[in-house]
Amino acid sequence: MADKSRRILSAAAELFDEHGYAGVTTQQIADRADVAAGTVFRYADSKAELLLAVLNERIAAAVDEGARDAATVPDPVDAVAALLAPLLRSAARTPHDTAVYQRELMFGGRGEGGGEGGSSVGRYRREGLRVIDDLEARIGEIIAPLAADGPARVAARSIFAATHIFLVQPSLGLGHDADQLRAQVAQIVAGARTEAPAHAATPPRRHASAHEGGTPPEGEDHE
Amino acid sequence: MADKSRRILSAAAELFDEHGYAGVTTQQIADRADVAAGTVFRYADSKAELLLAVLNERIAAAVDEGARDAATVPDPVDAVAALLAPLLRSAARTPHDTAVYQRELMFGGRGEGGGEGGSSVGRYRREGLRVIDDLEARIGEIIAPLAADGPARVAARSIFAATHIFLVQPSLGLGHDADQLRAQVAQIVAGARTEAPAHAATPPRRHASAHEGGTPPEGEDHE
DNA sequence: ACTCATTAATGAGTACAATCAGTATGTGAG
DNA sequence: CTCACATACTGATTGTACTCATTAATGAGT
Repeated sequence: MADKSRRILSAAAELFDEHGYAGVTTQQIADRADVAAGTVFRYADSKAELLLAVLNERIAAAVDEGARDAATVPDPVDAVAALLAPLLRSAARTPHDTAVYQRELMFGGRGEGGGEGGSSVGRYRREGLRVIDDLEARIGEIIAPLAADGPARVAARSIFAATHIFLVQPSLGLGHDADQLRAQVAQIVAGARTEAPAHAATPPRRHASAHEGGTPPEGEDHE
Repeated sequence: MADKSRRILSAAAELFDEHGYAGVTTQQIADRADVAAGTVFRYADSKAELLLAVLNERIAAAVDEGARDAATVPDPVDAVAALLAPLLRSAARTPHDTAVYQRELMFGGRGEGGGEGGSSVGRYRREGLRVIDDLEARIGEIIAPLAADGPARVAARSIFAATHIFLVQPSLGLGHDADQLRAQVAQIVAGARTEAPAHAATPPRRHASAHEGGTPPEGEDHE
């Protein structure tokens, strides 16, 4: 029954909003969804996957909204800021669970200890990774006019890294400092500008530390 | 007994090396250290704290070694690479536990869920945070000649963020791609260079998106 | 309608980090 | 030596995410 899935997911969403991820037991979720304890795990591989499922939707929506806003902003740094703004707003609403989301998204909760093998990425984690991949791609597109595709993609990755750390701050006891993130974005964009610019003014200055090898032909770093 | 602490810590170190963090139970650690199960938790607040304690030492040593190497390298990007090299080498040896280390360091495993209360940062987590703070500061120092202190520090933060994501890759199923990290470092350094340079050639170009302003309204973290 | 196979659901059971009431061990005073 | 107290240690117990053998539901073929 697809209805059962809906019940479980919205029970989880409600309870996480009410008490926070750590303050909710899977038993409570099962009770509110009116299913047995074990049934929850037929629809999600773990408690963490439930959080991923719930927040994936919100974050995907936030990214979409941000992308719409960003399209109207000419300055690239401002555009990236506009892209991220809804995401940061959503994160500010539930800082801690957002940090947990980032944790589970990037690390995967489950084992894979000493033994090798089954890097089983749960369904909702995969979905979440797609969302942030999408975010990164959009950042890359914004920067693209300033630099070749390669550098733009590299910069996008750095910007995502900075954003990730930003979102994680609450679990460090620190508050959010959006200005710092913006400064990082501005700097990284400026850096991308200096490399293989597409239309920019700065000429490609030969650099002692220029990485050797053929130009990274494709960032095709698929798994 | 300080000796008991040593026994517990080295039992943990051995077992983590043998079976990986997830493949070890606190009971096993207690057994090998020849103490009761509960005693382990008198010396570390959690299993995660044990990993932090064990890897803090290695990582601090790697950072020290890297700092020594970096001092002899003139080019700043190369210097940052040299600084990070031992750390990356150490991470390559135990990729997964390093990822777990990063997770526990940045997120803290422990609760702080729905309820409020003691954002209790364990002793070894605090220690680890000091280590990475130190790393970030060293990165900042390397960049310092190229930019004012502020921008250098901002860039250092971005570089750490990129490194953090890099170290986390294994838990995503992806392999390490050191070249990508280096490209990010080069770009971020280039970006720092464009901002308020101290001795560099590039003149301090006034930037449309320059942003200082007062302290931000501080996202009130509460859940 | 009746079988039978496949899939879904159940809830008691398991594993394991972490806790805590109880016990041992050490320390100083009389 | 004995008592009173403090501190270290213990291991049975607890809370909870997750599993699994069992039972129920579903539906295709006859």
